[in-house]
Formats: sequence, C-alpha cells, structure tokens
Amino acid sequence: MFSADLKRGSIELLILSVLKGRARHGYDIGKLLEQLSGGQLEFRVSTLYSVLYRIEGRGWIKGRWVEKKGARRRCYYTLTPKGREVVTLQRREWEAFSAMVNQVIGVSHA
Amino acid sequence: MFSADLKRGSIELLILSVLKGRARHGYDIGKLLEQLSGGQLEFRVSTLYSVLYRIEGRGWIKGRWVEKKGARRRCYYTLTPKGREVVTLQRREWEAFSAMVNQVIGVSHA
DNA sequence: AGGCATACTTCGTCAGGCGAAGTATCACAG
DNA sequence: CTGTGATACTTCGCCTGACGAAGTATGCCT
Repeated sequence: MFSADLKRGSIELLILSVLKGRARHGYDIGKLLEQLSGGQLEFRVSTLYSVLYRIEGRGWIKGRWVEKKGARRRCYYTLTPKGREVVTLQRREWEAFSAMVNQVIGVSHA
Repeated sequence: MFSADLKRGSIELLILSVLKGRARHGYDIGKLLEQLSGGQLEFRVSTLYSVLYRIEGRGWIKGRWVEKKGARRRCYYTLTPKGREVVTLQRREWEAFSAMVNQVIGVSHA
C-alpha cells in the first residue's frame, strides 16, 4: 500500500506506540497495526521481527517468552523506561518532520 | 536534524515539489530545501545528486545544462509531464500516510 | 488427513542515504 | 597573486534496513 521508503521512517515509532498501552507479541503487533490503519499498513513478518530484535538490542523493549498450553509459544514485548523516552522523542521528531514536509510542499504548491 | 530513515520516504516528493514552480539546479534545490524548512532539513550533495540522477532516469525530471559566462556550469531540472503526475500521486500518498501514522500513534496514545 | 490461522526464525538481496574525496570556477581579502 | 570560501557537480564504497522466500511448529476445524 505505502512505499517501503515511506514506512521505513516510522515503523519503530509505530511499534513502540502500540506497546505503550500493554505488552504484545510480534504477530499481534502486526495484526494490530494492520487493523488500526484500516488495512492500509502491512509489514512482512521478516520486517516486523527484525525491527523487534533490533530495538530489543537497543534496550527499548524487553521480550518475555510465554508458554501457555493450548497455544504456541509467544514472545511478549514490553517498553523499557529507555523505550518510553525514545517513543516520546520519536513522536516529537515525527511531528516536527511532518509539519516541515507539509510546509515545504505547501509553500511550493502554488 | 532528522533521521535518514525519516527523510528517505519524502526526499523525492520534496525535490519534485520545489520544481513545480520553476526549473532549478541541484545546488539551488539543496539550499532552497534548507531555507524552506527553516534550516531543519539538510541533504548531503551526494544524496541530492543521486536522487536527481535517479528520478531523471525515471523520466520524472529533465536536466538541461546551462553555461553562462561569469558562472560555473549548472544543470537545470524541469518537471516532465510524467513528473507532474508523480508529484501529485506522491503528495496524496504522503497525506494518506501521515494521516495514518497520526491515527495509529494517536489511538494508542492514551 | 488436509488446510488454514497462528507464531516465530533465518538468510540473502537490493535500494538508497551518507561520508569522503575530488574537480572546477569565481569573488574577495590580504 | 595567493589563499580562502562559496558555488556547482561527480564518483565511489559503506552500511542500514525492508523485503521475499523458505522453513519450523502448533492448534483448530472440517
């Protein structure tokens, strides 16, 4: 739906955002983003998990394996304090950036 | 100022947008974007020119070399008809995308 | 038993932004 | 007339990161 390059800049923010409410596992995050965007946003599983591994490595989220009988094993991710800072910063960056783009394409829009 | 990943998704739109008004050369486009964004947006020359070459290859813009005495040689780029279509499409995509991001990070913002 | 949804992993590919270095011209200061 | 800095463009190699493809495994429904 949206170009990979466009999505590239905000996938971390999107994932971190949906983790603000509560812990979620990878598959759930993917489905939730798809649903919240009204089906407009889809990420490949490989993309999704690679982002999760990456930002866990940066200490922004922490995964916890949950084995429940009657279900497959799932890794639930929670925001770390560091992650809460990052999501705030990235949100601000996103807001400033989108305002800037709107301004530039608006100014020269005549 | 802004992360490379964030800029990645919109550099083409930004360049095409400033070319809507009139033909401009590479260096000028870089300076103009910096100025229009209030100094928030800076692209390396290598980035800028590689984008220009790429989108010229796609037929979105057309370069014309101008040799003027008392000035270095400059390549002025103009939007092609194809480029006008693309800028409209990319603009729509950007608007839909940013609305979507705002919605997702807003919904889960509680 | 077969098919589908769930759930995660690994690997290789490719696009594209960036840093660094280089070429060249002109203006202006000393 | 030499140095410095702005203008203007080119080329090369690196590295990040999204993606496609394939694989593993479990549970549910028919």
